Formats: sequence, structure tokens, C-alpha cells
Amino acid sequence: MAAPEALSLRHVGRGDLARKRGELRDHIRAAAIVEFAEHGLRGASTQGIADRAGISKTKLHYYIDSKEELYAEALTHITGIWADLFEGIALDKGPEAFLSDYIARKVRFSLTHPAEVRMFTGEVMRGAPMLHAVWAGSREATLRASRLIGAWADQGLIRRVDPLLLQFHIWAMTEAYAVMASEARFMSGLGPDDPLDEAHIVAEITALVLNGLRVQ
Amino acid sequence: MAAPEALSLRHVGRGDLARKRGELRDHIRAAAIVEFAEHGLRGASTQGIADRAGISKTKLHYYIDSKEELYAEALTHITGIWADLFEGIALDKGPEAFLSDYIARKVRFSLTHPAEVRMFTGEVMRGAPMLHAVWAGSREATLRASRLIGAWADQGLIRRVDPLLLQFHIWAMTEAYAVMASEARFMSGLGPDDPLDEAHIVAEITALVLNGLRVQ
DNA sequence: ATTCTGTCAAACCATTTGGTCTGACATCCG
DNA sequence: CGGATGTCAGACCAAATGGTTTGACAGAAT
Repeated sequence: MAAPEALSLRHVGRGDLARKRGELRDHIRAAAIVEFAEHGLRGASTQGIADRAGISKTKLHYYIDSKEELYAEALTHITGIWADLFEGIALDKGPEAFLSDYIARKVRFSLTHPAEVRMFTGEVMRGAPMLHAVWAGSREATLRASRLIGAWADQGLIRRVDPLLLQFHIWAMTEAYAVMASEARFMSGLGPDDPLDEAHIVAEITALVLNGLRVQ
Repeated sequence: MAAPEALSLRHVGRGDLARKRGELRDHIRAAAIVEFAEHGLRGASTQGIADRAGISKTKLHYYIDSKEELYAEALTHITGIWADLFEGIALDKGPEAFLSDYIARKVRFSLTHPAEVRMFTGEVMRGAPMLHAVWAGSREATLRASRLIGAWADQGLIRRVDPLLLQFHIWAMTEAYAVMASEARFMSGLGPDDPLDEAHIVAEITALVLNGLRVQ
């Protein structure tokens, strides 16, 4: 197999050791997420992670204890970013404003952080053995959103739907642009590195959902 | 790691060797698909495949040449089933009939063959290096469907949409019930082995799409 | 200067991996 | 019967894996 392209590691002036160390850990995690996204926990190799990070395997193990620990840390890092993404989203401006904002944020994250979404999806695909703890918290947010959607239906603002399945469907459509990005590019006639049209994607999903709910 | 449960291998009377041989290959492929779905090509082990098939590693290698060959054969097998699934679907009965049928078939396949869908999705996630040849044919069908959807819009039967993205979104929603089945069960409060409600899922996706397109 | 701490490469190690070799046994064909 | 062919388990092997040990070097503190 060809050596993977090393991520660029911006040069850090010596003297600021704590910061340098933290940045290197971030850099390693970013490299690891790409490797885990492509090969899963079992298929990922520490050598592959080191190569992607542009460091030796020894240096990698100077910063981490084990592959499993790095995997778990990357997963919680991702779920943390994910939760942060929806801080401060407006819950009280009605279905159209909320759904438009929600969909736009999800699509943007999928396009800017495809490796993160893929690694997460891979973990879910193999039964999510390490995620049930994380999900316990996320389930709360999901149920809260379900009640909100149910209330909209009560008020006649939208057609009555299964709120949980609606969320599944929005997740599926928005995350698809990370998961099956290669398929989307191929079918669209784009090259492997051409950018997907974020505004167009957001507009199409939003229109499908708003019309699908018969938002008033 | 605990030994994976071996798939049941129905006893085959001796004497019918050709049939027995073919059935054993099918049995091995089924076991391999489960292993590949869970661990990807690199993470899958031939020992794991042999264990799942309930045979020795030697016996496995008596029937296959290499892990890669088995992987490729499983992929083409899956795409073959997938193509067969849509033989004879009615193209001329208008959007509602077509979309309802299409969604129902996709959901059913995801629920009855989750490992197949997951293995395929895994391959797509890692850039689908082995699928571009397969996709060349499938792209034709996709473009044909796009023209059909465009014609519906021309006739005023549906709202105007990007036909390609509409297909992506239907794929994403329907395949999600294989890909993120564990997440769906968790969020729904179901146990890991409880069945998902196929009719309900089909109804919700179909309603979202038909309303989303403002089908007349 | 010396000692201590953080950083890192080369060599190394035990285990697991994909895959083969040898040889046994069974069945079919003459 | 006897050989040819198909089927399969156990021992085996080279390579790759995750991870450790050794020791070197740099800079800061004493």
C-alpha cells in the first residue's frame, strides 16, 4: 500500500512546551480519526496513524497509551464537538426556523468533518459497543426534540409525524454527505476532490423536510 | 474476545457433492459478509470468518483463495442482489406508485439484509476503491431515474427538485435502518434484538417523500 | 559542570495475521 | 482390488501487528 499523505504539522516554536504538547495530541487525534474512519478500530494500525501524523511509532506511543484509548478519546471528542454544535440553536422560533438551522448545521459539519462523521458511523455500524454510555445523554436531547416536534403537531404547525423517525431521517440525509461522499461525487460526475455544493444540498434537504411536514 | 456464534449449517446428505460445494460457498460468503460488515476488509480475519461459518481455517482456504478475493466476490454478490431487487418495478404508474414501491423494497432489504448493507456502506465510506467499476452500470440506472423524476416535474405531477439528490436522500433514509440500526433501537427504547417496525418505517418515509414532493 | 526532565529514534519482542504443507481419510472409477 | 480425486485437520511459516526497552540528545535548574 502506498504511504498515506502525512497531515501538515505546523511548526511550533520551542519554549512553549505545554502548548506544543497539547497541539501534538490534537494533531495525533486528527490523524487517528482519519485512520479509524477508513479502517475501523481493528483495521487501523498504529503505524498508519503515526505515518499520517508524520511522526514515528515510538513518538506516537510517547503521547498515547494504546490504540483503544486513542479510539475512545477520539470518539468522546467527536461527540463533544457534536453536542457543542447545537448549543444556542433557537427552539422557540417555530418549525421552519429551527429545522432550517438544524439541517444547515448538520450538513456543514458533514462536509467540513467527514472523517469524524465516518468514524462515528463506523462505530454505530458495528453495534456501537462504546457508545451506549454517550447515547444515554444524547437520548435526552433526542426525546426533548421529539416533544417539541409533537407540540408543533398539536398546534397544527406541521403534519403529524413520528418525531423520532423524523429525526432519524434528518440525521440520515445530512450525514450521508460524509458517509457516501464518494458515491455522491461519482454519481454527480464530480472528481474525487471536487467540493460538494453545500448551499444546494441544504436547500434540497430543507425543502424536502419542510414540504414533507406541510409546515404552515 | 468471545468466539462469535457460528451460523447454523444445515446438514447436507453426502453424495451430492456439487450442490454441497455450492451451498458451502454460499454459507462461507454469508459468514464473510457479517465479518466484513463488522470489521471492514483490513480488520476482518480469516479465522473470524471460519469461526462464524463453523469450519476450520484450512477448510475455508480450501474453498477460497484469499481474503481479498472473498471480499470482492461478496461485494459483487451484493450489488447483484441489489440490482435484481428492482427488476420489474413499475416505471409508468406515476410518482406515488413508483416511490411507494421503491421505498418499501429498499426498507425491506435493509431490515432483512443489514450485514449486506453495512458491508456495502463500509466500502463506500472508505472511498469505494473497488466499486467504481460496479457503479458505472448503476450510474446509468440512476440517471434514467433522474430523467423520470424530471419528467414528473415537467408534467406538474411533483414539485421541481434535484432528482439526483432526491435519490441520495431516499437511499440515505432507507439504508439508515441497516447502518444505524443499533442507534435506532437504542433511541426507540428497544432491546438489541427487538425487531424494527417495518410497516411504520415505510409509511413514515413514504409520507415524508410524497408530501415533500407535493405529489398531486 | 551536573543533574534532571522531556523528547525521540532504532532495535527489539511476543502475538496474531494470512496463508501453506503434510498427510490422513473418504469416495469414485477402473 | 487399486489408484485417482476430493475433502479436511494439525502443524507450520513468514510477515505484520501493538507495544516496550534502550539509550541518546536538548534544554532548564542547581
